[in-house]
Amino acid sequence: MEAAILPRIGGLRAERRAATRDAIVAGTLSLVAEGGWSVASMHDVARRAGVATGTLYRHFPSKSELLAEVFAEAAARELAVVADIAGRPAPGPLRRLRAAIEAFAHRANAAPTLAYALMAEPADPAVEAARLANKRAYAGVFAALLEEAAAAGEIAPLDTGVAAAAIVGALQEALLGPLAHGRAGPRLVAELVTFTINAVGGAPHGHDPA
Amino acid sequence: MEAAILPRIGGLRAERRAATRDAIVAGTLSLVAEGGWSVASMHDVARRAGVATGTLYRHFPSKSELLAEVFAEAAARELAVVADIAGRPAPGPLRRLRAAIEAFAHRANAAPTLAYALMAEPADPAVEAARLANKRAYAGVFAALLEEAAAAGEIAPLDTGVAAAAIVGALQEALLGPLAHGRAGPRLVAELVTFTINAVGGAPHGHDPA
DNA sequence: CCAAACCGTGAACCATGATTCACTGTTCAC
DNA sequence: GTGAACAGTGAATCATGGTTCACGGTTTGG
Repeated sequence: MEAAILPRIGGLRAERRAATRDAIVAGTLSLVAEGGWSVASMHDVARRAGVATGTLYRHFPSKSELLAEVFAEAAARELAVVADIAGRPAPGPLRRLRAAIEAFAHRANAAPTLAYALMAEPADPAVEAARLANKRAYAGVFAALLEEAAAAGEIAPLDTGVAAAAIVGALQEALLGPLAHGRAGPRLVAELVTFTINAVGGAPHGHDPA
Repeated sequence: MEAAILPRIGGLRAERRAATRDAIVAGTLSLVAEGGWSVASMHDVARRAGVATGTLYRHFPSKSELLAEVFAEAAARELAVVADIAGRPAPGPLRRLRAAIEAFAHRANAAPTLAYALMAEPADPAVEAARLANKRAYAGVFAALLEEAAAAGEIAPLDTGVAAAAIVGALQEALLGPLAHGRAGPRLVAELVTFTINAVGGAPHGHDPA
């Protein structure tokens, strides 16, 4: 749809090639979002993308690389949402931390299977590596917020690297259980926010300067 | 060694059978402790245990069940250490929480590969299920401590289930990174203790009643 | 002492699923 | 217009590693 409107870059062939590649990535992602990595056999991926299995290998050297790219794309999208909220100029670092946590939980809630696939489902080593990088990126976002908060005197100084990693782990672990069955309700999210803010030494209910 | 000293239960045959089974479990565990689940092929497991591959199937119906049992045994051992410390009558719930965290970190430090295998390495679904149960067990231990602490007035009331799960996740995530390369030093552990105690609303440095 | 039951063996077997490749139709460069 | 280059095909191929099984040797119960 969009490819047809955009001006052609590099001729018909390149355009179609790119479209096929996109279809493969999109198809794989939709499959993973429905059933996780375990259902993503090359055969089924090809069927979902509407191409033959051989075509997959015209665009990706191996299954590992295909899955890694799919992961990277999906994970980056999720991260961008949280990072955007965290980076937005707002009342204060801790407020943004709270908002970031809420956004993270909200997104996981909206797509539980995908969230599980991105966060914890056993996967190909290449995906695992990308997952590690993704976690580090989240930790980086949180660490930046904590530095800011410390600089602003909202919290006492602390090892932001450790705290950020711990926050990432806490969020994941606390969310995965509830997500497996029902949903993560607002109460759970509130509890997590309090847990996190407390953990870094912030005022439990956030001093309202207003 | 021990089997030879213990009084025979059920005749020579049963004794040898049990010994073989133990050798299989122990061999698998040693292999996993060295290289994680990924190196535990049935062929190599058999070699390590000093038996033929077919023998494995005289004692376990499938690889899944063997690995699940090995996981359960190792994980239970680790849990027992932490649970013991947590349950030991001591100065106060938060003190025991601190001790439990330190013990957890210490053990992970002593056997990083095994810790990774138990906590996070992608594994067979059966192992994954056992891992989930193990995490819940840890969470149970922490939750009990938190209830006690709340009852004793050391912390404000909170959803102990959520907090306990978050603690488990925080510990794992914060430890896994450092463990991958060097070690988790005492500074990291101290940081984690502070993080956790803060998170549940305890006094940062623990009021010393003594 | 004997036969039944059973443990251990390890090479052969199989299932799964990733990867290849000879072939067809289309696009590009000249 | 024409040949080279290339996207797409999908059935066949291959690799990996879990699982089976026919075959001795040993223990057991009578």
